[in-house]
Amino acid sequence: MRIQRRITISDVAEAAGVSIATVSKVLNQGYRVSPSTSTRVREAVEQLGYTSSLGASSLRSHRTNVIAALVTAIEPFSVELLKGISAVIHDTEYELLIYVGGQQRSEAGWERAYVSRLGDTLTDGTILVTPSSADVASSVPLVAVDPHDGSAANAVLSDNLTGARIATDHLLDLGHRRIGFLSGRAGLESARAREQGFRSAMAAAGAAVDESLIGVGGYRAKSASAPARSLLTRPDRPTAVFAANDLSAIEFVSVATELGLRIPDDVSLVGFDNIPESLLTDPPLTTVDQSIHDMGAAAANMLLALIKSEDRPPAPSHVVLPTRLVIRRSTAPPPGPR
Amino acid sequence: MRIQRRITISDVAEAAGVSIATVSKVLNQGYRVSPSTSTRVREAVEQLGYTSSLGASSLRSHRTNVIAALVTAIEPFSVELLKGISAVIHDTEYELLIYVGGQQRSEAGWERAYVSRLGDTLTDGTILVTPSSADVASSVPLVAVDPHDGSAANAVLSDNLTGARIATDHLLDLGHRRIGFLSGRAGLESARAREQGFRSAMAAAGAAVDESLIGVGGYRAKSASAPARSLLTRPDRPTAVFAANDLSAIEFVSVATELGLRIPDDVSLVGFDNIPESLLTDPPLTTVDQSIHDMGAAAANMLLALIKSEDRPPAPSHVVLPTRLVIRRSTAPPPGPR
DNA sequence: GTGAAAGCGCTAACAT
DNA sequence: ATGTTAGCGCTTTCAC
Repeated sequence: MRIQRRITISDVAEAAGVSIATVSKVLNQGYRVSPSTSTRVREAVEQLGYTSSLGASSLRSHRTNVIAALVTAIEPFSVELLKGISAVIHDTEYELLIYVGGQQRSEAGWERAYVSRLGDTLTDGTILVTPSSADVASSVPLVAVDPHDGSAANAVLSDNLTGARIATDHLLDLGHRRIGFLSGRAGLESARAREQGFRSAMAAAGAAVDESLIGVGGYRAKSASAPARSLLTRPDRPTAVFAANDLSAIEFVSVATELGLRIPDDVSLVGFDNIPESLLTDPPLTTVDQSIHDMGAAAANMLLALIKSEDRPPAPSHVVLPTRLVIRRSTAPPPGPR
Repeated sequence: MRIQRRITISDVAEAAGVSIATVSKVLNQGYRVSPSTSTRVREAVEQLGYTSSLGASSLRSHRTNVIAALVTAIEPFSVELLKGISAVIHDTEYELLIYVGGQQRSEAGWERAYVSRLGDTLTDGTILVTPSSADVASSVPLVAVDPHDGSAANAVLSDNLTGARIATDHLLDLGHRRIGFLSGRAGLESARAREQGFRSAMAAAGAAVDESLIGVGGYRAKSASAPARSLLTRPDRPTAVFAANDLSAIEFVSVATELGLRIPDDVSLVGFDNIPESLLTDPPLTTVDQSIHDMGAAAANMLLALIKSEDRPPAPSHVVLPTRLVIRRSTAPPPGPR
């Protein structure tokens, strides 16, 4: 590494014996420049190792060929999503910039600040990953993935409703009727949809929902622990439980094991998300897969389309991706009468 | 999402009834501004939701509080590294920008272009992840992680040589003598070191290396597939294989499974890297941990130190992180005579 | 304490 | 076909 002054367009211009405007023309459009000049400029560029500054050029041109993804952290969900995004971006003229927002970043609304900081002058469009709100003003197109509320104009979601329904149906098909539910985090759109899916599947099957069998799992291991325990220790415990996400399902497994209960012999369990860890429990979890990779790809495609049609903003659109049941070994028919 | 004109410093100035210079002062240093003006400006900022444009401000100030990480792709190694980097960055005043270089990007030298594109005007320093060459001119400090050649002035490496040696020793200790090797990508420093470690451990144990048992795995699943198959289908297949990274080891597992071969009963396997996925194979992989997370943290700390001491550039430094063997279930003594 | 003005590196009219 | 000029949004002297 050598620290040195930045090579600017002026250096190139001087080396090639032309004006900076000519250099810019050669680099950007290329036309209206004589072949010989063009060659001379390109040689100078090559020799000096010049690349235009993204900050400076975008400031002026309002076109960057860069799209940004805003994430709060590098964790399994965002990583999988980024893979999907980058797979799409890779086949285009665009490049991907990932901005990792410091965790708490003035709590909610962090996305607004970052969109503003990067938008317009550095990127042509932005993908917000699980924003607390997608209701953000921006001078560039925005797409939200799995926003916490329903506010997003352009968003990619997964079909939580149907996913929850097929998970519940699976339990129902196995013969379960007394089914418990570990709900998600209150206030989140996905939590609402998953609970609704559970209830509607139960209703369609004519199975009554025992409200005392509904616990608030909160999507996290810690918050799911107590409700899991109370579900498992009651004398008339459910024969099956549907957990609103894998993290709480995994906690449910721990609690059951600790209590000496076997899954699925004593109680069946279905999770949601199909995170890699769901394979590692004993037994591996039956769960609902939401194809995070595809969500990323869909978001990238949507954003690209938005950018392309900049002038006439197309109608706000929601893409809802399908979910599917992954049957592993945590579900079985209900135990016979004890 | 609402598309709207960008809120600029002028909008704030107008709303607060001051000049843009005053707004800038309030936002940047704060001193030499009357409290009442300051309050008025802050209110306007708040109300309009203004955040300065990174592109514009850095162009002028040459200070951004942003550090960049340049990666070629979102894959397990870079993800783990990014986690380590972001853990360090998170506790500082800096923010993390990740630039994902389109794969082939004019092959080698992609890092030069990106450093130039972002450096100076957008970031205060850059971390290059597995660059093909770290011999890049830059106007900002640079740190390379696992550079492909030995060129880097400031670099973080892991002790590939020792790691490969202990992996091979483990196989040797179990009683294996006929050991195959799936090498890394030709030309990379790490690949060379790992192969050398393998060979030197074999030599030290007086075990002959059968050159026909050496395949080029290339560090990727796709490229490792054919050599893995040819190793496994030969009549005198090795009793153990050392794969130069986990990605190729995982592919080796797939191929073995497909061929109806059991690991470690039919053939033992050691990987390298200890990526999270190495836990998910059946059986979980014995592998060499190079603490990728720590490498990221070390790189971030090194870069921060470089930035701090900008004026008197400190001596180039190499940090070499230790490796250690993680024994899981893919290795066992060789099968008895068939 | 505040504003006017210069200029960071670059692109896009507009001249020539 | 090439150069001159204005200005993107911002920070930073430098006057007042």
